[in-house]
Amino acid sequence: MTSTMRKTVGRPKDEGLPARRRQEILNAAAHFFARLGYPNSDLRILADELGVAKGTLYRYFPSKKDLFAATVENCVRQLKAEVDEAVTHVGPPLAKIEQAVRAYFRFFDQHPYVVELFIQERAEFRAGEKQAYFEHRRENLGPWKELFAELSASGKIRNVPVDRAIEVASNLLYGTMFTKYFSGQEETLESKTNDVLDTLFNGLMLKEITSEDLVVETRKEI
Amino acid sequence: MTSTMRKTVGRPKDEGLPARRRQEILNAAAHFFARLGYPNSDLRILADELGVAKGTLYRYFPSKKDLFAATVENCVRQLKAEVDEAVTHVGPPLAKIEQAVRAYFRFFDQHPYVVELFIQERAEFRAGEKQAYFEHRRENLGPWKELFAELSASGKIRNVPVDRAIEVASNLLYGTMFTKYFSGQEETLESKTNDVLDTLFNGLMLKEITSEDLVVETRKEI
Amino acid sequence: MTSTMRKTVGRPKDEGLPARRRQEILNAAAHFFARLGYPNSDLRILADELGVAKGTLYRYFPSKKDLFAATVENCVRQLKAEVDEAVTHVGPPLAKIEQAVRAYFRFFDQHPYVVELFIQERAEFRAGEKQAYFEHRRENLGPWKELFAELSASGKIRNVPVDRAIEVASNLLYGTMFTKYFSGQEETLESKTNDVLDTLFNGLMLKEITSEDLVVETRKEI
Amino acid sequence: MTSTMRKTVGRPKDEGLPARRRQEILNAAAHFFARLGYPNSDLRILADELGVAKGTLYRYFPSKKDLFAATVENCVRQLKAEVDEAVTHVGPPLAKIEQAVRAYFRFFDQHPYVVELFIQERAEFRAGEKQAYFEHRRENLGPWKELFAELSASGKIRNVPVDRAIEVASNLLYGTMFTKYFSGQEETLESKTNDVLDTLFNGLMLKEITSEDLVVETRKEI
DNA sequence: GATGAATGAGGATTCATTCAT
DNA sequence: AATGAATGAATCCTCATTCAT
Repeated sequence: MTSTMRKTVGRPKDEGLPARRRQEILNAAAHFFARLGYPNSDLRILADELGVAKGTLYRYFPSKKDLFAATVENCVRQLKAEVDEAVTHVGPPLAKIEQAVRAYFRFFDQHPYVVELFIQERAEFRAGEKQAYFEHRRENLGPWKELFAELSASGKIRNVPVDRAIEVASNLLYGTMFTKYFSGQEETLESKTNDVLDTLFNGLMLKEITSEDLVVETRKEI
Repeated sequence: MTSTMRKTVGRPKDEGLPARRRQEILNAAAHFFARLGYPNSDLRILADELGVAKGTLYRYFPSKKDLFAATVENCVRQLKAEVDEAVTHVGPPLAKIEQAVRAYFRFFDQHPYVVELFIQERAEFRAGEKQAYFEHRRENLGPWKELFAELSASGKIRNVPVDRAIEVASNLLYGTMFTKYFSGQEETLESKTNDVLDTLFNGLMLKEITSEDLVVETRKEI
Repeated sequence: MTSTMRKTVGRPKDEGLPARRRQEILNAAAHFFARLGYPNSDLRILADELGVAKGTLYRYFPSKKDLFAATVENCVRQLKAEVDEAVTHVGPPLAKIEQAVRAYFRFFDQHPYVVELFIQERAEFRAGEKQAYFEHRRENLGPWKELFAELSASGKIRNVPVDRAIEVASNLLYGTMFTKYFSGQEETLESKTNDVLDTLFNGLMLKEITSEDLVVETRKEI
Repeated sequence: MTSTMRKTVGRPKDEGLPARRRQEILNAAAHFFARLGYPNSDLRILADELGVAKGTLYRYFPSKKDLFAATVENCVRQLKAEVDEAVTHVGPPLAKIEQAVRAYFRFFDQHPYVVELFIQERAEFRAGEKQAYFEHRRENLGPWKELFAELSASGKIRNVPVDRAIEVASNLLYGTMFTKYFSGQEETLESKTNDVLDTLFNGLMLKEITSEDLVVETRKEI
């Protein structure tokens, strides 16, 4: 067979085309899935909007589910890229934190549909499968751990376990972001940056609250 | 022998039956929807588990969507009841906050499937429709506003706008709760109560951080 | 739940209906699959012809494949019933064979579509899955073995291994039946009964042919 | 420089190439269709296995159906060639028959996938279209008719109509071959040659069976 | 009131075929 | 001539909802 059949003749392959087309699909899919929700998304509509046929989508992604996963993945990569970029040339640790928070919030202000994708991902694929966002969070923990450890060592922050501090901070960001979209608040996330950082760094209290100030019967657990 | 006279003839109607059956359905539906996710929930299965025919569900709820909405509503009511109960007999404001947080966390530790419902609700009914959880949050704002205003007036907390303080606190709780379920953490929410309250009240910093400590180019926005 | 929900109220079940409906579907499906071939059979069409909705078919059979398997199974059962019936009250062994062959051929004359089903079954489900017809053949071997053994013992047939004799006879019947449908012959199978039996019983030769009459170089193998 | 003059200029066309490639495709297609069944055969896979693009297949055959028909046709031609070859130098009529049967069986032992193709052909193209195998059978009837007539004239075989004798013989061969593949028997077809010939020539009975030996009520039909 | 059989719209996926390069 | 990206018709199956009993 091989002797008579040649591989090099015929229409030459456009090497870049598949990658470009793939990216186009991912971009359109992000808005599309966010707009309709995963289960209500008919790929025929997405194909129409892209000006291609349904079959073409299946050339690039083996199934609706795979397309969705790739779409979320793509967004998470963008988020990471923007936060990394914002932090790269910033030296002081606290400023680094501030810039990261600001970039994080700005990303969701500019790409609000991404929140929708996170919700959809969680809603559809809760069992077993990993959530792209939390995968990302885990993978990017390292540098922040170092940063907080440094702050702790230099006496800048109170003596709280580093992991706990990061976790509380992450949850605050995440909760703020999610809440905004769940509850339909109008103001931008970025505008909340200072309040969030202020609470995070300084707390709500004027003077430190200790167990003494709380009710008695729960004291033992604290 | 008018129709109104018949009321007392024959087997007396069990006035409470419909209400009880309704409640049974809601209880089963909560676990059911949480387990399978809204779009994957086949009402035939739910009916089977209830030992009831599918048609019966439609006697109590006009549609799958309505059943789901009522289910979430029901859970939110339970959450409110438990938090209110936990706070009722507590006097000191800070203790009140602590007890509320603890009850809130305990509720989700005991009824983790409710988180799933919130996610499903948001995922399916994002357009236009109100989210039961955030409806509840809005409706229950009043007493907390008073509490925080009181704390502020009595010089207990820093001079932060009351609404902002409540919002940040709410988001932290909400984000903590959500994150736990999204990321599959093992430890109970209740065990995080102290960390959360500590951060909320005292912040992360030893000494107060001001704008001076942050990077320059973002100052104008603060 | 059980206490308030009763199983005995509501529309009473028509016990016989499901079985009747099932049989109706199987009858229609036999002609349908035979007419169009398994892969070209759209269950929507079958449903239309039956005057029911597609979903109804799926109430009775979990998938197209299952419906098809049940259809073939049903036909094989009918074939067996007719052959058994034809043989029941016949005593003499040779007459028994004759009647069986005749009934077998008559069945396919009257239900020619069944051949089509056998072909379709084999064509679609060749790997692994059992063929209903050959399952049937295996299961019904016993009585025929006894019959042939009896004939052999009473010196009625030449000294040929019983299994082989039955196999050759079966193959002749099967080949005759199949060939008729593959090649589109017009005459009935039943009209071939005597030729088939004559050849089977008496062979084609006037005097017995032995190895001596055949070519030399293949002798060793005989 | 007319177009006709160019014939001798430049690289000479490989006249045989298209024919060879066509044959390569047919060979691969035979195994391919037999392996997957006609409807499950994706031409992309066949093209891949051939190391060729899908479009190329369409240069050689106008449609999937045509490719399949040509594939079967090709196999039938090979069968005929082998049987003819086996018989060519054999003189005695009975030996000729034996050799033909042996070659026929050997062919299917060596090319079992061909049986699959016959089944597929019949399963897919039952309406109207001719079956390649039976076309072949019809076309090759002539010489065998002569052979049987000769045997009959020389008193070698019983006084059975020649056409009938051939038909019964063909059906036995065909049924034996098909049955083997349908029922998954392990032993080779060639090993059955003697049993088949023995039954065909000598029948199963020791002494001739006549209508007298069969049941009464069917006598009139015989 | 309850039942559960019936409905049929809806959507994911496949793959023969076309055609620009 | 060969290629392989693109097409879109075709079809299986699910399940919310209805309604006769």
